[in-house]
Amino acid sequence: MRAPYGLNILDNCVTCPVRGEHLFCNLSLTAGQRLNEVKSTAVYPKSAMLFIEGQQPRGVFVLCVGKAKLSTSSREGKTIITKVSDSGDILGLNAVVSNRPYEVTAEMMEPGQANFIPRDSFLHMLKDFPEVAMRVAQQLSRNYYTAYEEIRTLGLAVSPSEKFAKLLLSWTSKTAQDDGSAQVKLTMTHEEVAEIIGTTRETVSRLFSEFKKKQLMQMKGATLVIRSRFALEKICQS
Amino acid sequence: MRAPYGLNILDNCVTCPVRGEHLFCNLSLTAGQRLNEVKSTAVYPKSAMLFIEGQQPRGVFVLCVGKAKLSTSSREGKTIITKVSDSGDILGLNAVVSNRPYEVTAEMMEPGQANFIPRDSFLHMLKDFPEVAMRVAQQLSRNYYTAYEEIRTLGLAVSPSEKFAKLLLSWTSKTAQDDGSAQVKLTMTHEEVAEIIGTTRETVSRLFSEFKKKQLMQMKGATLVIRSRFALEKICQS
DNA sequence: AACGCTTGGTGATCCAGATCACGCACCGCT
DNA sequence: AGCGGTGCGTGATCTGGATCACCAAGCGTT
Repeated sequence: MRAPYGLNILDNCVTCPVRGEHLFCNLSLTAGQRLNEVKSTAVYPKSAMLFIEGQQPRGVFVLCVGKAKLSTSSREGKTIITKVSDSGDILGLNAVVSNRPYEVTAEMMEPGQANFIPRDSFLHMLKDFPEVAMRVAQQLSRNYYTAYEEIRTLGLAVSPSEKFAKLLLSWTSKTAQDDGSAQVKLTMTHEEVAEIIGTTRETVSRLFSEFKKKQLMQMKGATLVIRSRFALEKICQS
Repeated sequence: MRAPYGLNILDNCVTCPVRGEHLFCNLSLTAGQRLNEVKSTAVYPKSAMLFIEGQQPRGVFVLCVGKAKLSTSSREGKTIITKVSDSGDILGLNAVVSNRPYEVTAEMMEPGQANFIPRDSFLHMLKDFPEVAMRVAQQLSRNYYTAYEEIRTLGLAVSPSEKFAKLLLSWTSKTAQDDGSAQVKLTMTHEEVAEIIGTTRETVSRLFSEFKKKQLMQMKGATLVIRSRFALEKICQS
């Protein structure tokens, strides 16, 4: 099964901007071949669920095109978004390696495409190719760092303003200019932003107003413009 | 260098209650020998710091005797305790594997003893022994799950009462009786409890009073007695 | 045009928990 | 005994953000 656009894991590696850093880039020839044998590619519409929190792990997904949000919910329906993944990210790795249920729900935020590697094939690869096991260990420890950063944010940064400022900074870290300005397309609703920083939609609305009034940011259509990242950094002192 | 009590990693494995589950238990003979060559053992007094948040990773520590608290602080001095480790736990693993600074501070809560494996030796072991790399990957993914649980608690469980109830349950999960009762020695100050559940000392004091009044728990000297875990579970609905 | 639906803005109210400010008990010390 | 240090209990006060309750704007559908 071959997806449109002619993309697959290896092709993607050649073209992707962070080439070489990804889990499956620059593998030995035999490992690469093996990978191509066991993977399958599929396209997903917006709002498609790659997997759902609590399900037994079927395998890992390598996101090729599109963004996906990872979220957890409590029984009462409160939801937090723990990460927004985009192309190149590996989803479901922890669940597969430790053979526990998926700890998050992965939902496409826009139409996209992902490679799937079934659990058993993946675990066999780990055994057969030490290089893969090593990469996986490193990827897991990166995931851990991300999770830890999240803990710091949730546990230490008290006010919604701080968390909001942090979020804006993380969004604009890639497009930042030397003078501290930056801009980024806003693709989320206020509701989703609220689920990321752990507050309510109303508060997010007010934060947008407040930050605009304080000249920390402005909107040009759907594009968010930051005047000075420095000012934002002063707000989040954790 | 040989520590008192005649304990080392391998000895410990033979006697420790969760034998076989630990990172370095039941390794092949050669891997075990290698481990014994590169490790060194040291004793630590109460309040000793094994390593401090932000330091470059020197190596991993395997806690043999005593408890250690892992914590992170913000610049303003707010501190959260993310985990209380006890014997058998591996500390500093993530930092060493990913070669990033230690993400937490590890401080002994009581006098104890730990084995140390220098960074380079450890990474060589990972390369030379696929079995070790596999174990490490699994350990990392367990760490990740723990971190994720923490995120859920911080992000979803709103009230201090909920978090406090969760904490009590986690403390007593090992000594729980069939009828739901349990007891555990309380070794922390209210201040430390506050740093775990992310609130203030005063609130923790009031929670203790409140839970006692509601017959959820009682103190017998330094021992905490739970009447019914079931009642606590009803409180934390996340 | 009229509708349903999602998303965003904003005022009014309320309350849990942070903060401040004590006093008290306990323990090791000289 | 007297003293300082640490940990605990509790009242009084204050406030940030959740909650509730609307309304308005945009947009696809019929």
